[in-house]
Amino acid sequence: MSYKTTRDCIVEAADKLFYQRGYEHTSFADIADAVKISRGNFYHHFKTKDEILEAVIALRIIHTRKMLEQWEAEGTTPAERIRCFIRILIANRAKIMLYGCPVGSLTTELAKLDHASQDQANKLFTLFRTWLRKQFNLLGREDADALAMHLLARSQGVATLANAFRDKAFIEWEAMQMCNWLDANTKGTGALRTQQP
Amino acid sequence: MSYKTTRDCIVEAADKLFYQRGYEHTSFADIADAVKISRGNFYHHFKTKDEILEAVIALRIIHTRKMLEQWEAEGTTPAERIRCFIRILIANRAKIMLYGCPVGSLTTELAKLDHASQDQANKLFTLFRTWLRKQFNLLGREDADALAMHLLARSQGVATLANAFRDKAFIEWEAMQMCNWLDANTKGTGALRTQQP
DNA sequence: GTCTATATGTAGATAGAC
DNA sequence: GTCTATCTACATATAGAC
Repeated sequence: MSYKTTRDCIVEAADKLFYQRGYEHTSFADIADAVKISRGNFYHHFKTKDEILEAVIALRIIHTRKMLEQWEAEGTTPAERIRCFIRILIANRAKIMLYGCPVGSLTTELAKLDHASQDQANKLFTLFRTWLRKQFNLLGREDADALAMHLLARSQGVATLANAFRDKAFIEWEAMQMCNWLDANTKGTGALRTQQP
Repeated sequence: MSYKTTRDCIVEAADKLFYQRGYEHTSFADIADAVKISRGNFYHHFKTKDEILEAVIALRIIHTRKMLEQWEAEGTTPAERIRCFIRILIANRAKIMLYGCPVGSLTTELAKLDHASQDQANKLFTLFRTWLRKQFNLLGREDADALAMHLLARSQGVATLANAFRDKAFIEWEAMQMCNWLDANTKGTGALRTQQP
């Protein structure tokens, strides 16, 4: 049971295509072909393209929440949990090289379109930001939000450059440096603890 | 003398609009309106939209080269020159918050479109990378290319997040941290010199 | 070189049969 | 719920007058 509905199939296909080709560059025909339904049938499930985008973002939010909960359960220490975040760069390196970061590339595109769903898409960033801040707080850092933003920014930059240069070794190297930075900011002595990001 | 030709006006207007709205989201009508010429006149100067993109990238390459030459002349030390690079985040913060980084957002978009001009656009990144590597080399760093890529990535990440969150203070804070990182990697003792990015 | 008018394709969206 | 047929709007691109 729990068969996927046509609507679910549409959202999943749109999710994938929006990531690979971008929101605007993906047409209804592209999604319809992927799901193997007619274009007309589409409008039984979604009245506008914006509605599909909303559904895709909602799905991504659900997936992200689940992933963060899983990291919460897996990691025995806050530092170990933060390393889960860093490791997604490695785990997803093949896709990142081809399509960049799904969150960063979507928010960048929607900002240029001045799209109504910008704020919703930014929630994806906020989910990571809040989760990372929580971990740094548990580590006793009062600058937890700045550290969370710093780590988010570094992962975004790595994704952007890895995508442009198609450089796998660069992702791996930078992920290692992020782990080193994390160690210096969590396990160090007083001198190291005050080290700036 | 040296009046701007219509062609120059088209390229300048396209440059601005591609940055603000993205390449695909900018129509010929948009550019024609900005230049105040008819759509038909367009095709006297450019046969296809791709040709306009090529011209825009070529223009950006020229501007970037000039900027790097200027930094080369202004900065008395390699570290001071690298700080010129970091400072563009501050100088352009208003535009970055609205539209992100012109280089990063273009390469990201072209990657998704799988556009023929991807490689040309990536040259913009390479210009900065090569220039930064040269400065780190002058500082005696054997990992000059890794440091150049690291700094590029950080500035890209800052632009992406500042754009999403419209956060001016974040840009300023991260730029300061990048300067601190630079100091630690250039002026330090042996121990600090070996500090990882 | 610049214009108007138009060709051609494709996007998002609708109507109505089954 | 799914289909085919169709509409409207707008995109790139062309033709030809001035």
